[in-house]
Amino acid sequence: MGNGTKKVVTRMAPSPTGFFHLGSARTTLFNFLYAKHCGGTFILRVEDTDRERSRKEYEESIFDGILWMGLSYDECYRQSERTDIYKNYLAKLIENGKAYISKEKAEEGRRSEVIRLKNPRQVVSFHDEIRGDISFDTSELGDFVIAKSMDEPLYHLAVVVDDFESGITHIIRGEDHISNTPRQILIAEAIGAPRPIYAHLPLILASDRSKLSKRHGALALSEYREMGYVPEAMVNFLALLGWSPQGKNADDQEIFFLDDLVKKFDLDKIGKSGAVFNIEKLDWINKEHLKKLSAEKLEDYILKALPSRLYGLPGWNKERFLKIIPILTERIVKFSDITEMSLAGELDFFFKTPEYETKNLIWKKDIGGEVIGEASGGLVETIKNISESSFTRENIKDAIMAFVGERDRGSILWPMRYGLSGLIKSPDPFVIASIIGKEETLQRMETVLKRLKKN
RNA sequence: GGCCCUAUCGUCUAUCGGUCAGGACAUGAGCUUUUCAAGCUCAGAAGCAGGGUUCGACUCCCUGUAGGGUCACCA
Repeated sequence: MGNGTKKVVTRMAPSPTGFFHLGSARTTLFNFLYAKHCGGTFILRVEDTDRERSRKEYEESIFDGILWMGLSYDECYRQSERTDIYKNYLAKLIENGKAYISKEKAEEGRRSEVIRLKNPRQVVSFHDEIRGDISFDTSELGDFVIAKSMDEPLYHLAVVVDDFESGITHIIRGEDHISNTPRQILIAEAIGAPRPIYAHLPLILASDRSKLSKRHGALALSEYREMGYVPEAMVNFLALLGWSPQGKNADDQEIFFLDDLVKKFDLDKIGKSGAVFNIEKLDWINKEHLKKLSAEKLEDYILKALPSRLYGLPGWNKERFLKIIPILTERIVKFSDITEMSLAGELDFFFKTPEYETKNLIWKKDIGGEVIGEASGGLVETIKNISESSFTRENIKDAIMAFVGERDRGSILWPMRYGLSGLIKSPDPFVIASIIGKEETLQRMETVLKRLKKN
């Protein structure tokens, strides 16, 4: 497990200065997966040292996001609650000459006094589990500022102190932190902290291959939730962005649940290059997870996605709702699709008599409507002969197909389907009939008969 | 611009010197068929360029090119 006998401790350290986005979600996931894979500990640390920019609602979005994904942390704390700790380290640093209080030129918005680290100005080399050896010449950094005052530590100092205090063994974070690493190593050495293992993740990219950002329409994790993606899919998708379970004995598995991931996840299978966020793949993964959802969950999701307007329609009832679930599930990729279908009026016919144009009732190959004209009476009779109790999709289909016999199927089935749904595109007539029930099917078919006669 | 990182189908990726370069998404075609959806089958699609090293490079090294990241008294 990479670290000998030492228990693995990872952490996710988001700052509540913006919504919890995909990149943060994935970093959280990876830290969680690695810790759990190794039987270790995962810590959540809220980096809110910038008091002006930190906001409660952003912090909420972090907690919500983690919870939604089904992840959990073993410990959690805020940097804003730990000012004394940083202060102690600062004092020690100054005391032994590793840092000093620096007088600054008075400029607008700047302190006249800050605390700087005394930079030994050497080349710092470190090993990255994903990228190999990396080295930086830190002399360019100069004596950088580590705190605005004794009570106002800056990012790098707080990070290093907390990682040390929490006994973090593995720092797994985005590639955009590579250039922060030498600075943090310098501070770690100054406070006498051991060097953790670093693993810098490839970035999640927008379609133009630049870092995914708000500018590129990057969304908060919560927005995917609102669109009706299920957390299982999101976790699955995010895991596959930069990580691959495949190896020498690849088995081509693409669909994973969290516990599979915990089992299979490891740092050595993380890629180096940035991964473009591809929503089509997310859609597919979501669809796959939809199929694996329990009946209760599915019911709950779909009920929430249906506009309440539908509840008021004459045919609305729980039984009928349960019956349309499989049909809906088959036709959507995410739950907001249901809302859209409903808005487009594609769902109403399940709960009320449809309106439609008589001229569409006749199948294109049934010239003059001769076939359906001849058969319509028998069709209705056939439906009547199916007993109420056996009014299932299969039975209806068998009966009607038997009736159709040598006749042209389309000429019979199209009018039936169109008459039942009022839509050019819809599920097949047998399911519709089974859902709306015998009585209503008959009613709608009578209407079809009438209209055909008039025609 | 300095520093750092990266480079296999359109996208996510497998390959840890010898493969017909594999899989998935997407795409196209076909099957099924009463429409749609779903499903099934098949197809097209890749090693950035140039040098090395080697019997042999996608794989190792160098250079170039391209892309990205980062350069705060933000995190």
